[in-house]
Amino acid sequence: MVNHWLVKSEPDVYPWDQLEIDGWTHWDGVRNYQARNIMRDLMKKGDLVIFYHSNTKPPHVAGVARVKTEGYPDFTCWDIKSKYYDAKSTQEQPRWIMVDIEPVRKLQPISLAKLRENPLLEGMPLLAKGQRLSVQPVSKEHFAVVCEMGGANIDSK
DNA sequence: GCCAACGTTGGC
DNA sequence: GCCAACGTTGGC
Repeated sequence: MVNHWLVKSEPDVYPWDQLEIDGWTHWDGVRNYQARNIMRDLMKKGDLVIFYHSNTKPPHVAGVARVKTEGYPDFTCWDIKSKYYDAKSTQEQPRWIMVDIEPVRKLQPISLAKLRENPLLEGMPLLAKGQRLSVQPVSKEHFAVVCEMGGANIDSK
C-alpha cells in the first residue's frame, strides 16, 4: 500500500534537477508542525511524492520522487550556524523531523494554472485557497491524473 | 511589489 | 486560554 504526497520546493533553493544530480536528499528545514507530523507519522518508505516548484514563474509540478528513508530527526535544527537552528530542539527531544527522498522521474512541467483547469483535480489540497503547507497529502486518483498530465504513467499499486 | 491567508508568539 | 501583533508563504 503506497501513499501519495506533495512537497514544495523553491527552485532557487532546491530544484528538481539538483535532486537528480544528488541522487537523493534529506528534506530538511521543514518548520511547520502539520508538515512535520505528516513526515513523522505518515510518510512511509516507497511512498510517491509529487515534487512541486513554488514561488517561481509559473509555479509548477516538476517530477515524481519517492520516500527513501522514513522520518528521523532533522539535524539542521542543532546546527547553530544553520538558518534552521532551533534552540528549543534537543538531541534527547528533537522537535523537527525530515525524510529522505529520491527521484523517480521527471515530468513535463505542469503549471499551477493547468492544474486548476483540470476538473479531475477538483478538491486537491494544493489548489485550495490559502494552502501553504509544504508537505501535503494527495489522493491516489489525483496523483495519477497529475502523472498523466506530465506525460508519465507511474505504477503505484 | 502587493497582499491574502495562515501560523506563531507573547502579553494579559 | 484569548487574541492582537507580527512573520512567512506564495500566487498574482
